[in-house]
Amino acid sequence: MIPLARRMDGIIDAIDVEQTLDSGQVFLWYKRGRSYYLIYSENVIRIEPCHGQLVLVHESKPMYIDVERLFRLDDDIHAINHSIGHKDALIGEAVKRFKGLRLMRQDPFQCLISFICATNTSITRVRCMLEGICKRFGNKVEFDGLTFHTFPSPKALQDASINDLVWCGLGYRARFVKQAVYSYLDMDVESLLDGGYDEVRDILLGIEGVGNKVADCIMLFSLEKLESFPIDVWIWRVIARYYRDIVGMGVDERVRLSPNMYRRVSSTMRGYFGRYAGYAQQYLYCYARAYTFDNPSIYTINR
DNA sequence: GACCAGGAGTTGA
DNA sequence: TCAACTCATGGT
Repeated sequence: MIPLARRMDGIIDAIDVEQTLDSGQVFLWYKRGRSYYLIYSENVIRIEPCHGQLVLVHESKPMYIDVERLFRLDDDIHAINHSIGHKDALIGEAVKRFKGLRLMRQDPFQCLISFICATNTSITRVRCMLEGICKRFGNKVEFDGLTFHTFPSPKALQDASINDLVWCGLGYRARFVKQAVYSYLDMDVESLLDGGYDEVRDILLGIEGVGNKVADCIMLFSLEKLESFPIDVWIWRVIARYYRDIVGMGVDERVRLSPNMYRRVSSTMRGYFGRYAGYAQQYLYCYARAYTFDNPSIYTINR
């Protein structure tokens, strides 16, 4: 049993595993009974929440994945929540309502492919696409009497034809994924982990199929850039309706974000929330999805 | 049948 | 620099 979010002072904080897995940052997970199974690269990981505080972790392969790293328990969530949660009433409320939410530290390759697939579609369909890729190019694994297919390595996916990927349900994204595999194989992942935000973003933007938003997601969820502030349709609505005066003119949720506008708005939000803006973004994303704007409660929070 | 979904590339002004 | 268009596709 591994304690989740054990602070330096020994206090253990609850993590809501389902809330975290279901927050749109990761797609290949399954709930079976009380257990959660996560496809992490070429591994299947079983996560068992226990009173919201402890998990049991088993893996299908000997390769050890540190659950404390996976759930970013090395982040001081109290300090983070304190630093972002007092910026305004909305983020304060979101932090309060999604107290068990955490960011995860994903495998960069799986994260890259996942968010290229996540353009202009729903989370449900992203899962279908990724499952198709796993079934076609990953390894079949029997684990706990259940059958899983792991995520293929870059080299395993290198041989995929565009037709193969289309068949997996990727549609027009197939050629982007195909190109991205080659790009990734040419990249030095360590330098992406160590590099600064601007530098790494520009490298990622060089991959076909990766724009501002996808680059931000990859950096936030797998490359240690916690200041990344991805803006999807939900976050854009939140900004347009709640942070309009912070971001400034020209903010209209009915208008699509141009790349330049995206950069300006995202940069402003990074400045506003600071080095943990990515956590703020994740809280706001969950809040916006859970309490849709049909629910007027979001309007009643005064800054 | 239109519209939406954790968007991005291309084109033309 | 930006709006308009296109790219697949399942769900509502």
